[in-house]
Amino acid sequence: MTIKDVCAMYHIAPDTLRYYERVGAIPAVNRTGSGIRDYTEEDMGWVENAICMRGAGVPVDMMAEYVKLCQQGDETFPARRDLLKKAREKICKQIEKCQTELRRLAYKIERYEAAVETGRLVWHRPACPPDGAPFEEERKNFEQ
Amino acid sequence: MTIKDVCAMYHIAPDTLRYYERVGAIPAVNRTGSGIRDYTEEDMGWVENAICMRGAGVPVDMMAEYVKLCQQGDETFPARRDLLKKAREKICKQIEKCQTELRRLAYKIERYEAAVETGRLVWHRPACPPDGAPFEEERKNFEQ
DNA sequence: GCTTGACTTGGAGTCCACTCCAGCCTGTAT
DNA sequence: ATACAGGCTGGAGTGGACTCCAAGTCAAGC
Repeated sequence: MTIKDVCAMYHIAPDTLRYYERVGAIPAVNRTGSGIRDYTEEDMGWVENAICMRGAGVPVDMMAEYVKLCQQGDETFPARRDLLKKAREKICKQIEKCQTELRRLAYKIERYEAAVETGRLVWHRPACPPDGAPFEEERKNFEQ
Repeated sequence: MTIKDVCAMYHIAPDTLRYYERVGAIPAVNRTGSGIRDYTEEDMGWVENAICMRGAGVPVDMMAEYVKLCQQGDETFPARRDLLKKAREKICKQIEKCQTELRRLAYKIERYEAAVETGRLVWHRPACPPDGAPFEEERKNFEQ
C-alpha cells in the first residue's frame, strides 16, 4: 500500500500521514528499497486509530505517548490502560459540553422557527448555563 | 459587573473575554465614564453563550456572524435560524465521532483490564473504522 | 500629591495541528 | 535517453484561538 492508497482510503492528506509518523502518533512505516512508504495491514490499523482519535479531539502528543508505550513491551499494560482511560474522560467531558450546547441550540432554533412564522422573537425560559455556572432564573427576553 | 467578576463567575481569562469582544463573538460591552467595561445582565448572557458554543467547538467567526445578524434586526430571523442549524449539524457530527472513539476505547480498555490480569494482551474483534472507512473484517491481533 | 492596583489598548507571541514548498531521488513510459 | 509522475526530506508557513506584554489611564487610599 502506497501513501496515496492509504490517503484515498481514509480521505486524509499525505502530509498529514507523514506528520503523524514524524511526531510518533503512528509508529514508523516500512519502506521499499528506495525509501517509499509501504503500509502494511498493521500500519493501516494505526492510521485508522490515529484518525479516529484525532476526530474525537485526542491530542497528537497523547497518541504519541500511547504508541511509545506500546513499543516498550508488556510491562506498560497498566500505563496504556490508564492513558486510554484518561482519553475516555476527556471525550466524555467533550460530549457533555456538546450536549449542553445542543439543548441550547434546540431551544433557540425552535424559537426562531416560531419567529419566522409570527415575525416576533420571544424567549420563554432562561438558557441552561455552561459548566457549573450560575443558572439565570430570571433571564430577560434578551436574544443571544 | 467588572470584567474580573465575570471572569470569576465563568472561570475564563479576561484576555479571552476581551478577545471575544474584539472579534465580535459577543457584542460590544458598555463602559463606565472612564472606559472600563461594565457587564450588564444581557452582556453576561452573551458571554455565557460564547463559552457554551466554544465549548462545543463552534468557531468564533461563526459566533461573530450570529452576533452580527442579531444586530441587523428582525429580517435576519431566517438567516439566524439557518446558522444555528448549521452549528447543530457540526456538533452532531462531532458527537458521532466522539462516540465512535468511545466505543473503540471501551473495547480496548476492557482488553487491557484483562491484560493486566493475565499478563497477555489479546484482541478478539476488529476495531470499528472511522467515518465510513472500510471495515476490517479480518483484523489481525495487532495492538493499536 | 503620590502610590497602588485594576483596568485599558494595540500589537506581538504561543501553541497546536496541520499544510505547503523547494530541492532531490527513483521507477516507468515513450 | 528523456520526460514525468510520484514519493522523499527538512523546514517554513498558516489558521485558529487564545495569551502575554508594555505603555498608558484612572479612582481610591494614605
